[in-house]
Amino acid sequence: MKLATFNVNGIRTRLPNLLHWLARESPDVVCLQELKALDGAFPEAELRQAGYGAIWKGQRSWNGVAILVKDGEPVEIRRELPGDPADEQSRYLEAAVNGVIVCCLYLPNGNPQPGPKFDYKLAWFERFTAHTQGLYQSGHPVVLAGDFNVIPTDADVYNPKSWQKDALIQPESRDAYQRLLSQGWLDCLRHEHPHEPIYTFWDYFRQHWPQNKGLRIDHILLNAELAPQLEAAGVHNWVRGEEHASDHAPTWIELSLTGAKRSAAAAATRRIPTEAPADPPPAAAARKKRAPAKPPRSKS
DNA sequence: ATGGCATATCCTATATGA
Repeated sequence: MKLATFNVNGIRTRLPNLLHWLARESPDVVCLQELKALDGAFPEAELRQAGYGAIWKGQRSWNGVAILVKDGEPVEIRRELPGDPADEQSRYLEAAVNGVIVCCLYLPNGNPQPGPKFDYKLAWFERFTAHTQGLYQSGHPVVLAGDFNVIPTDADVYNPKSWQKDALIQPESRDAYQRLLSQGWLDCLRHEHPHEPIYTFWDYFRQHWPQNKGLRIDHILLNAELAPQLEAAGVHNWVRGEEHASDHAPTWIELSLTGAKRSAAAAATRRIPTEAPADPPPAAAARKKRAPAKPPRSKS
């Protein structure tokens, strides 16, 4: 099962890019952020035509999140992050997909800092971490995927000095991310690529994309139920190079969640949460060798 | 401190993003 997260920066203007990516990479589950559209403007018919069922939570002008499932329908669990009934920003969706709990998030940017927007970012992050504690321990396979608006370490930015005053790199933001990870979550991209620079965002200014001056701010995290199933992770950089591209590229993982594994995952939900899964199916090792996680080369 | 670019809407101007 291939799962991806993609900040589209406006789903209406980006629809051709989104459809092209879906057709070429065929992800099974997709978390989208920054729809920048009201619910009624969500391109439900076009996505269905492309083979994807969807749930979405829009908002005028800003924010907005969605979860897509290829040849299926996400089963909605919640449409808002708990903890603040006064928060009306569309930044969170949670759904069950093939026995996996998929959490799609668009964490606040927080600029300028210091200020009320940065306070909102940190408060949102705290609410999120309070919620994920329960998710982590639920015994269900859980994935957190989205635009976290945090540069976790200096290895995740082309030049830390250029972003020194930015909300994405502040110690408070990084501490919040580390506190989240300390619940046990696996940062898939960094785990699969421990040393090399990986970026998921390149701003529109100063030729940053052609120079590969980017940030790693879109993240996919797994709990202990799902981490053993991680087979590969990466970024579809080619999407950033297309005409009329978003400033983010799709970030993806591949999970060994076949029919047999799905049953194993379902069984895992009935175990005591603190226990490790009994015996990992031997198919995992064999499958790892078989296929490099490259898409079919239909075009260049 | 600002800008560079791109998105949105209350669109010849402004708010937001990262």
